Amino acid sequence: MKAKITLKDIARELEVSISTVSKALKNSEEISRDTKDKVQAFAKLYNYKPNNIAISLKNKRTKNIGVVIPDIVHHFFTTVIRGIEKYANARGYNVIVCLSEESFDKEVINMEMLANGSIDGFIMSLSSETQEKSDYNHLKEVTEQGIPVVLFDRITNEVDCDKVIIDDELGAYQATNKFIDQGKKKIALITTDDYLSVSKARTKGYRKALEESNLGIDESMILKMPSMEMDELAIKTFLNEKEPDAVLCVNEIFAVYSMRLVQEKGLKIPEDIAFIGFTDGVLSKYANPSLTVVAQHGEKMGEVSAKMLIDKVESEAEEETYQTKILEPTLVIRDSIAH
Amino acid sequence: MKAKITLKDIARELEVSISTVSKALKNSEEISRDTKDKVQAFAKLYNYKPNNIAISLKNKRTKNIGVVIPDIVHHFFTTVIRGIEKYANARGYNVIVCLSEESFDKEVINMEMLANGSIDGFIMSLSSETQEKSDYNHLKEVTEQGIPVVLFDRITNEVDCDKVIIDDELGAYQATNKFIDQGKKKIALITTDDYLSVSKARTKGYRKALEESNLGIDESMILKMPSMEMDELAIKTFLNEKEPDAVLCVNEIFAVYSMRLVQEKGLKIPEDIAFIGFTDGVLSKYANPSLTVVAQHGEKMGEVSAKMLIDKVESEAEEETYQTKILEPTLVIRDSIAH
DNA sequence: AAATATAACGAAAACGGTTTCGTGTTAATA
DNA sequence: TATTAACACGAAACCGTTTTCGTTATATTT
Repeated sequence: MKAKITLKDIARELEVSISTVSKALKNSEEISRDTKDKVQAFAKLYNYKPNNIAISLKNKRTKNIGVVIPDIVHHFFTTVIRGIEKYANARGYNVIVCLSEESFDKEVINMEMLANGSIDGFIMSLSSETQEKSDYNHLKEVTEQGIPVVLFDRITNEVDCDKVIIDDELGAYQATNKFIDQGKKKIALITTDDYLSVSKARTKGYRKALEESNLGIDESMILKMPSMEMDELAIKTFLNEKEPDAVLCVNEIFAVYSMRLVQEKGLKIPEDIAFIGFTDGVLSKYANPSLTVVAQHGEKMGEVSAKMLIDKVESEAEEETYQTKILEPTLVIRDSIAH
Repeated sequence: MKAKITLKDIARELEVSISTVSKALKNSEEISRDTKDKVQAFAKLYNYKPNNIAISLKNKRTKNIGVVIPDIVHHFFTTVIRGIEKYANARGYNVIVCLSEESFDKEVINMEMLANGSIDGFIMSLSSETQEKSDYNHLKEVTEQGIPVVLFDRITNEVDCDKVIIDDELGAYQATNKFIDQGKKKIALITTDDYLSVSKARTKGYRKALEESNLGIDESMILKMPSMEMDELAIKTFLNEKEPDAVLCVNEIFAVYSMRLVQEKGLKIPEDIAFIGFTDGVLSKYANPSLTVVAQHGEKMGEVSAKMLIDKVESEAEEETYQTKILEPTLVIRDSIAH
């Protein structure tokens, strides 16, 4: 086991000072050609690489970014991470991933762990518990300390920071209009509770489309799941009783599960009943029939978030100006609707 | 913006030395009750938290673990990360995630980035390119430097380190036997190229089961995808020509896609043709019919890997003894086979 | 020859902690 | 009263860098 070599080691071996070694490796003009050659050759031979931690301490820059998300076993978040990771890596940053598991406390603990020097900034999506409690003090504290934060997808307006979202309202609006255009009359919505910022926006878009049409809104055509989990019985009862001819679901799982239920009843998709979901994951692609979805472009979202964060981290100026980027969703047409 | 407070700040304000503050905060016996109270109260008031980087530099311990995986948009890897993250977090460690994207070069670069002090150890799964090239020098260099490595799932025997795998051979063996027990005669295998350690093991288990039965092996019943990507046409042709009555697939996607193909032909699952896949992801659960799979217990694998790594990191002893943990797969029975 | 410029390098501080060792003061002991 | 022990604290080294500011030769200028 050969331990890592340090500047001090090189200095000792070559009988020069540590400062000389440091400068020589940086090709400083101060150092003679001879010495530089000697030092650089030695460093290469022993595969010298500066210690990241020491550099971090010196520069007060870690080149790490902290990503705090509710869950990782969700296609959408996964794609966002991938976008973040790719972009960040290209700019020399590493990504530390922390999971809040939809828990407020874990979110707080994770942020505190990372906020003490481990990272240069945060990219995060709020846990449902945090959104439910509307307690954002942990975020405010961090921003007050001058640590940049980018919020994506599940955001709040109570914190001053950069934000990236997709236009969920528009996505739902377009999806609902698609149904309307295709002559659907009984358009249902299966969603989660409103405290989730995204569900709220999607519900709004759904309502808007219906209000603008001559169909009007039937409140009983909206099914709200109390938790993030799927209540299979609730969906079954709902579909049986309301007999919609089109269903908009706020995620893939609700949609795919619902499709199976109605197929078991002998209904034809999309003739008898059409479906549109949110999130363009594997499920939508490989479902039978394949599911039309409002694609959220998670990877793009990750890239944009990472760019915003790193730009802020690296900007000298202490601008207190924040922006919110709104990405356009796109409807990915598949076989669960007519086309 | 209130900047973080340091020991030095506290020392200045309270007119004591930095050492005294440090000791007081650690409740050292050396320091008087009075001083400790004073310091601790002040620290709490100003929300003092020690700087992680400084501590890392001093201790030569970062409390970070590096996870290098081929891809994150794969259910299996995602669950592994979750297992790692949960376990590591509980022991006070953070997880830095790097994606090799199945590229040898990226794997090398990522490891080099992290190996210079950023992490205490690696947990990784090899990229397909690395397995194809059989070049493991980057791993050997790291282990020679005394940085612990745990390899999971996609491993190699050429590197001395701890390893965690599931018994892929056993999983395939059991799945194939399940088909045999149910009277299936023409059992096909859809897999990827053999350089992937897991595909190889699964193929072996498949062969073993068939050899032990009186069915024997028909090489033409094995379809090997050249890349990781799915060649839809190849599958279609294969299924049409060989007309198997049971298909074992090395992942979910191959299986779900195949199921759709045969359903379009009017075949009944599982009566006419049965399916078993690998990886217990969303796809299997929500496919129609739901897919029987060999569950790989990714989360468990992550936990075990993290435990092995952290135990090694924290053990003083420089034991050069490595173990390979083999996790048992389980067959999750769903509607794609008779039951 | 004296003054000055330049080249090449080293000492030391700094980043923010931890820890060892020393030291001055007071109290207990001989 | 002199010696010792206990107590409470500070100085300084250390982790591995970077960087400023000397400092010493040597070379150039007047």
